[in-house]
Amino acid sequence: MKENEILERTRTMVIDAIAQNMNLYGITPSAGRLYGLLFFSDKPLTLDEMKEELGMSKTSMSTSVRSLLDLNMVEKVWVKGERKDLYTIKEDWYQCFFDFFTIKWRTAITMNSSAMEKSMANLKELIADPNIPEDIREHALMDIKKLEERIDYYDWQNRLIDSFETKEILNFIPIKDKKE
Amino acid sequence: MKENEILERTRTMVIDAIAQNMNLYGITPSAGRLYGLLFFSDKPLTLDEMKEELGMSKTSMSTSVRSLLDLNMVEKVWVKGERKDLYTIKEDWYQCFFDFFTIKWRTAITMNSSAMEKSMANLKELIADPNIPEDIREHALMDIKKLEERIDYYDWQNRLIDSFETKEILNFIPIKDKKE
DNA sequence: TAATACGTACAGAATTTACTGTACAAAATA
DNA sequence: TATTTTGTACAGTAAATTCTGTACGTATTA
Repeated sequence: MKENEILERTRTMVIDAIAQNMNLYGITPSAGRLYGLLFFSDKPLTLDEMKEELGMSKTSMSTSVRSLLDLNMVEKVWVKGERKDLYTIKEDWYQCFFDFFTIKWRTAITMNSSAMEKSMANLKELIADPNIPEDIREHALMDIKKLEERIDYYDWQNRLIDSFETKEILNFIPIKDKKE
Repeated sequence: MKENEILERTRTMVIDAIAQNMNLYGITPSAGRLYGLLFFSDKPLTLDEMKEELGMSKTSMSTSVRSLLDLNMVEKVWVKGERKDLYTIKEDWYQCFFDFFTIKWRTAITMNSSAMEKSMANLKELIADPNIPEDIREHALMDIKKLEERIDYYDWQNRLIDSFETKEILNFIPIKDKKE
């Protein structure tokens, strides 16, 4: 049937585009495709349905779904009388975007920051010693300066992510009203 | 010498942390390390110096530098009397962060958006035909709705990135004053 | 103009990442 | 309790990415 063909074709096109996009989020291509599939699905899917639909192994579906769950992009839903696990896409794109930064970026920034704090403590301890060679002191002071700047920058990023987490960013960049 | 050891050790620690962090930007681990190296270097480096410092091939250095250049994280500098190309890190972290979204995210979003616009046009053309089956029409209308929502979301992301590009975001999340 | 130096394209090697199939633990059914 | 079903751990395989060395075009020096 001609019309179904068109529907199918347009979906595939969009799914490809979404999958492409997902690498921004550090997501594997097949998890990206899965996400696209869930985007269009009007009902939650089981691992077996995904496997069927994408022609991949069930194990792959399991790991892909897990990676999407980790990013809060997908959720498990419970349906009465259904024994299998069911998964559906999280419809709130904005929340999803915010969660991404709260989960991935925040973690990375925190780790980075604390490594730098620790290093800075070492350096400060070093220069506390009054009889270290002058060149060493200078070197240490320069590194401390660099680390301080970088830590300030991470602090800024953290404040930005705070505004995502609290959704205060929406006061600054509002979601446009739906035309009813 | 003991003190130099400490300086070196703290640097290595920070470089590792930075390299780790860089995968948020979709950057290869060795390009991440290179970035860390440049972070501490007090002078611009040549490809040969990088190669020396990281113990890698010159070709790798060339491609890593290029990927960092593409993201505006590094710049080529000209030094009088120096025949080789010299590269240095871009010191303005904020600009660098903004550029990342302007370059990578904007591109991805635009591609995604236009794929969706195109698909939507197809679907609208489909439902314009008065004698298509009812189930097909419903299906198409549902897809159109989903695409519209998603396009609105991309519009929001674009406005956010606009505020990065124009730095207006700094009115909302300000950079804290330096303590002098 | 000839000779040397520099950076990168390209192809192949090495490493990493992604995928599959089997096996098994946990849970549901009979 | 025995049987079946479901999801995932794990190990091996396939695929993709990253890295290296050679070769070569371009630019600089002699």
